[in-house]
Amino acid sequence: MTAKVKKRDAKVTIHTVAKQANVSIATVSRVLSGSSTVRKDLADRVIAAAEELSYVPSASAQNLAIGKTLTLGVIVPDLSNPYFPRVIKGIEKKAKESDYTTIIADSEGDAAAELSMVNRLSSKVDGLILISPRMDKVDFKNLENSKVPIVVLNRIDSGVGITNVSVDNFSAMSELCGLLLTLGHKKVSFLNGPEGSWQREERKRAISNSEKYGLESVTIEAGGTIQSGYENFELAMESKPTAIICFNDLVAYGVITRAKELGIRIPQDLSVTGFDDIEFAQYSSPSLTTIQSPQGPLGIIGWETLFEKMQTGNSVTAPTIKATMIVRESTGPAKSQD
Amino acid sequence: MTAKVKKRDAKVTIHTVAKQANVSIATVSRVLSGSSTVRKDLADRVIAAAEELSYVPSASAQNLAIGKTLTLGVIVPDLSNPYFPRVIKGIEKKAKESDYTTIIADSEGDAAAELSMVNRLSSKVDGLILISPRMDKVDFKNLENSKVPIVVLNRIDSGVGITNVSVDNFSAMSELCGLLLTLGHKKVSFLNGPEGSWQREERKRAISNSEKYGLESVTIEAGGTIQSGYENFELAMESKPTAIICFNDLVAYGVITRAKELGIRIPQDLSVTGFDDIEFAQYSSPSLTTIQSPQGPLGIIGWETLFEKMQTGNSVTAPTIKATMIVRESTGPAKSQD
DNA sequence: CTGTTAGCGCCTTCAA
DNA sequence: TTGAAGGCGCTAACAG
Repeated sequence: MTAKVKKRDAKVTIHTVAKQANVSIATVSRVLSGSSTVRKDLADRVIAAAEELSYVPSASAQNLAIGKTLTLGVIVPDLSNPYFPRVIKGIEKKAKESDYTTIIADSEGDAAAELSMVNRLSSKVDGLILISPRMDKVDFKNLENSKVPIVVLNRIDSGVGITNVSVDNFSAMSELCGLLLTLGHKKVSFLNGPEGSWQREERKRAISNSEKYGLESVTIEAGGTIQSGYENFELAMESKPTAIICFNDLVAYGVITRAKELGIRIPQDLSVTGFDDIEFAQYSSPSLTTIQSPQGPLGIIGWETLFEKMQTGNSVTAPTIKATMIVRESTGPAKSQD
Repeated sequence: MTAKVKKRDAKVTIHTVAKQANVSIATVSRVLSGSSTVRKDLADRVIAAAEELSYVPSASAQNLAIGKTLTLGVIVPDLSNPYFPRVIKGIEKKAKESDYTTIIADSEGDAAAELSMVNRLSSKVDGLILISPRMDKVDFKNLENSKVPIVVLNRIDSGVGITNVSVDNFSAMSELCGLLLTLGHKKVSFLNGPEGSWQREERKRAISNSEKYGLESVTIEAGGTIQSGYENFELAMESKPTAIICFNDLVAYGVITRAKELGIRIPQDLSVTGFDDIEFAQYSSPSLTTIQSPQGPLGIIGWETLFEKMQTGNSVTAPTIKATMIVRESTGPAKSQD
């Protein structure tokens, strides 16, 4: 009621509250953490005092005492690509349930930055999730010696024993190639993604593998952004493909935009495919044939795997996540050779 | 050299390092933090020992000792809207320069969640940035009593003294209305954004204010997503407007998609405008007339303002940020009444 | 059920 | 320069 408004409210600690409530600091701790039962009236006094003083326990002190930070770190290559925020949302949603808070660091696709972020974060978190890390294999393997538990999303290197959760890019891309073959496409261009990305290798591998079924392909180094699709479109058309397979939806979006500008009709003149199934994919015109790569679930499973590892030390590698092909309007029968 | 690989490497603390280097923990601390000069050979021993033990100082302990967390918190309404990641990138980029790390929390636009996140985070951070908070005015005003410095981005409530950095939505939207008037549009529909958003009110205010210049408008409650634009398109068309002003680019994107499906040509039959200028705006077809609302700079200035506040306690409210109209293809002369 | 006390790991005076 | 020692604020035995 008569909440005295202190002018100079220096830091109020557990002692301040204890004094005000006329109990010991242990009792305050117990009440506030609910770790142990406390007589009703004492508890009430503590709560009232804490309220009145608007006491906020110091996380640092708590962390130091319990030996955990209740924080996890996530490192992504690019927060601007809508794919990643979706994964992060999945992570945060689940992590919050265990009172975990999330530090997010954007490496801007820079391998060196990635590494330094791992180091900077390791002291502030109980665990780390790296999404599609771009660092080279040596550094990647070194992560095995990390003090904090690490889980990697969407990267698998042979001989590297880091726990990972990944989407089956190869099968999905193979399926996409199958679709194109069925539609009569024999000659395609592949706009490949950012260097260092595992997914890039997997997708490419699937395309190369489809050669044996009659899919002739030319690979062009592009990147993972709308702009890279837009700018590399004409290069991709040089080999006169009947379809362009894009590294992801953003690239496909750039391709479609440029194609329209040049008066090339999709899918009548050219088929285009994406990957990821970000929200734009279904709303673009034409809507995009792509691979639905589960983003929320990837984040959720990633967190669960990490959490398990933090608790038990066991690293049960989760089964690979399946990605589903979604056929929309951007693909059609191959244009007959004229 | 002979880095003994310890099997059971329990936690290595500053003591472990001190022992191994045969110095006091104070010396270790001094060397590693570079706070004071230490004799070369001692320093070398410390560094070697730390290296060998792959010692990582506990952030919690450091925080507790120095009374800071070197962490800031950011609360956003929706990480999926590309606008926010861009702002965050601006924040992180600058914050990193001062060795600050960023915790990001997604409130999913939920006012209650926002509030609880403020509380959860306040103990773990030195400062907080709220982006476009949706909480009601009472809760918002209460933030004034927060223990940690807070800076709000894109929200101004009269009578609430929270430091804020905002983009001048009103002027920008007014300019957009001016453009439409110039193009002969007299009757427009406005697809308004999510409830609780300050920007929504500002944009609406600008549109209403343009009434005096002859702009007749109908407001429809939509939201801030592609889907909300897509779904509300037909409702927006009921009043037979010659232009639709959309709350943001995402909504505009949904509108354009739906319009195309219905065979309505843009801009010949209908003009459409967005807000924000996310990357898609320039690549969509037609490309989008919109307001370039500086995202990176907003984040940067937001951080600088917060940092200043954390250091000095002063809250110098930064000048409002100007947003620029960008005219592209989605707007054209009003279709003559038939 | 409650209070006392010993750390958690590090920084930082204060003497030496 | 270096080392010893006292906190930082909180949790978790351990007594009572």
